[in-house]
Amino acid sequence: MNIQLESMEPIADKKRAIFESTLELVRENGFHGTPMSMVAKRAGVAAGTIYHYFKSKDQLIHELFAYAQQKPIQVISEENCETIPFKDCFFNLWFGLFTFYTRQPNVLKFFEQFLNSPYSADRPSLEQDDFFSLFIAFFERGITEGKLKKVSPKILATLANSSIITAVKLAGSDKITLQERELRQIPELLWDGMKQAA
Amino acid sequence: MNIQLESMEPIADKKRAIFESTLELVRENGFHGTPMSMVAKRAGVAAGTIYHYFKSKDQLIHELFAYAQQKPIQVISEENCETIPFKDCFFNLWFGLFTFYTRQPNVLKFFEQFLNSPYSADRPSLEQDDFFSLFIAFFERGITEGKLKKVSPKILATLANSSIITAVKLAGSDKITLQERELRQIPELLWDGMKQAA
DNA sequence: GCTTTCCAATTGAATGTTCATTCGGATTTA
DNA sequence: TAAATCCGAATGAACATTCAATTGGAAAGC
Repeated sequence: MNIQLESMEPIADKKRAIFESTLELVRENGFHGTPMSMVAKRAGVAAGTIYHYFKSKDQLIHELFAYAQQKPIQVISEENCETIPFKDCFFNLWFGLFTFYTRQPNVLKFFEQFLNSPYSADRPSLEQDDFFSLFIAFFERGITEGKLKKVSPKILATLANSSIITAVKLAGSDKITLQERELRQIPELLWDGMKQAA
Repeated sequence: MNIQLESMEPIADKKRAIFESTLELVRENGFHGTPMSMVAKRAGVAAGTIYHYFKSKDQLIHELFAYAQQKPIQVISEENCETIPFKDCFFNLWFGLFTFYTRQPNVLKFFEQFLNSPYSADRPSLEQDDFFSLFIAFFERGITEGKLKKVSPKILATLANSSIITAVKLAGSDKITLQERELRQIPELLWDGMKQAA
């Protein structure tokens, strides 16, 4: 319900180019290390043009966060879960997000940088975050169905999320190799911890 | 064994002041947002003095990371575990680190920023990291004793670590309140997932 | 259909600021 | 007094942001 207007009407080409370039550059060089002039060049746009779309670099970063967040929200929304058993749905969701972040390392890296920077100081609480409220609702279903322990769904959601991020980072690190079998153990371990004992 | 020389001989007062000031300022303002001039002022030192101890800002940040990492290493090392049951030791370790990071939010925030920035690009692999190798050794013990599932200890260590970080962030957020009871559920959930089924 | 008007979109050079780093000299230490 | 520390003003580069000028294309007038 709370979708941005922009996701209704297509984002101007230039604006999208600026978003995507910033995403790439922030991964490569961090927030510092990505001057506006570089964003402009990568986006194939003049420096001044950026300021036509965004009041400041600060605002660009904030809007970029909202823009990027639509992507994983999309992933969760597409896992139409109501019809299949909760446990299967859990694994689908876990691997769905795992695959998404693995394929979109820009997005993950940007999130991580953003969320650990002072930029994110004025963000809404978990419950008001579009992404997390979907996630939380999912775990509420598991509890209601008696499949999960009676643990606050915000805790379950946060743990699940961090296990996904952790797994992506592990698998993506060139310092480490993670076997297919090992990868699967991660959500299984989490499931064993969260499931309602029989 | 691989302790830095500096932890043997006391760090010069000024140097420690610079480290601690940077830690504080990076939490407050991020890497950007903490100019050397500000570090100098907070440390009660002239700008030039910093350059007596560190070749550059870059090097300051890198050395600060090594300096800060000694703190949690200390925490792990002090949990003398060999004598008590593995399960108890697991919870001690979990809460030990939880408490440490909760009391030292500067350190946690700095780690998070550092590890997600390009600074950390040239870091050693998990196995070579002093902190993680202690952690990994701990979980190896649990596997050897048959208390834990036969899952790669580096996975167990990484998951445990991220659950701690996640919990600290959750508990520390002023957007959210986490009851004592809820907090305890987190390591319990993790334990249930990791333990060898009876 | 063909001008004319108008405004959003775009440009990139210019501006002013912020900041890391330097360095010549002062001060402390041994 | 020599060496190690320390100082902080000065330097110069990097950067976010501005703005006067240009373009393109859509509506309005003829």
